Amino acid sequence: VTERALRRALQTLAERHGPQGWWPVHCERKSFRTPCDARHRRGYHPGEFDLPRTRRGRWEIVTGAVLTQNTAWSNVELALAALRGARLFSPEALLACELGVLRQLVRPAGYFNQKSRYLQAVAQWFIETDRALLAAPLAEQTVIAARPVLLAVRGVGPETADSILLYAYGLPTFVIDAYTRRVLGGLGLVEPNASYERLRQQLQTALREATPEETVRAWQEDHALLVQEAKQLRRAAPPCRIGERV
DNA sequence: CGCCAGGTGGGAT
DNA sequence: ATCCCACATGGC
Repeated sequence: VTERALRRALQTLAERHGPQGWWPVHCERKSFRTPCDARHRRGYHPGEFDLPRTRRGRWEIVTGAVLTQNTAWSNVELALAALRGARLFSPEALLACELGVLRQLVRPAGYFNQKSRYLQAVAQWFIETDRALLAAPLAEQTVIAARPVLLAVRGVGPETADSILLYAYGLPTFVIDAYTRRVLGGLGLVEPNASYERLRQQLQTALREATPEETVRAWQEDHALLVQEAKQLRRAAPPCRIGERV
C-alpha cells in the first residue's frame, strides 16, 4: 500500500528531475581506463551513473562521504581540491601525512579536527578492505557482512557507510539522510523521526527491484533524486513568517 | 549578521 | 534505547 505510493513518488521525482548521475567523481571524468570488474560491464547504461572504475575513484568517494558530513558540498570540493593539490590521492599517502598538515588541508570542509582523524581511520579500513569488497558478490548478503565492519570505523556512521557501499562499491543498501526524511516525511510516506535502520529497511523493502543490478541502480538514483528535490524545495519555498522583515 | 549544510561520537537520562 | 550537545567552514 505504502509501497505503491513510494514508488509513485520516486517515479514522479525521476520525471521531474531526470537522471542525476551521482556520485560526483572528479578524477574519473576523463578516464580511459577499462573496467576491472564484470560488475561494471553489465546492467549499467551508458551516459548514466557508473561505478568508479579505479581504486582512486573509489577512494575519492570514500573521502567525499566523510567530508560531506553535515557540510555543504561546495566546502567539500574545496577540501578535495586541497588534498589533490598536496598530492594526497591515495589512502597510503594520507596516512603518511602528518596530522597537522592534514588538518589544514581538510579545513575548508569544516569540523577539520575530527574529519582529519576520521580520514586516517577510514584510510586504514580502505587499505584492508577495498580489494575484498570489489571481489565480493553483488548481493545484500555482502552488505550484511561488510556494513558492521565499516560502522566500526571511527567517523563512519550509518549514512556514510551506506553512501560508501552504494556509490563506491555498487552494493545494495539504501542511504537515509536528512533530505530523505524531509521529502518523504513531508509527503506522509514515512515517519520522519523513525530510526535510521527502520527507515532503511522500509525503503529497501518498498523499492527493491527484480535483480541486484537493477536494485543498486534504482537506489543510487532514488537517493540522488531525494536530495535534488529537497534542494529545489528549499529554494522555491522561502518561509515567510509573521513579523518577519520583507 | 544569522542561518544552514548529503552526520557522528560521547555522555547523560 | 533515545536524547542532547560540541564540532567549524564557506555561501547566501
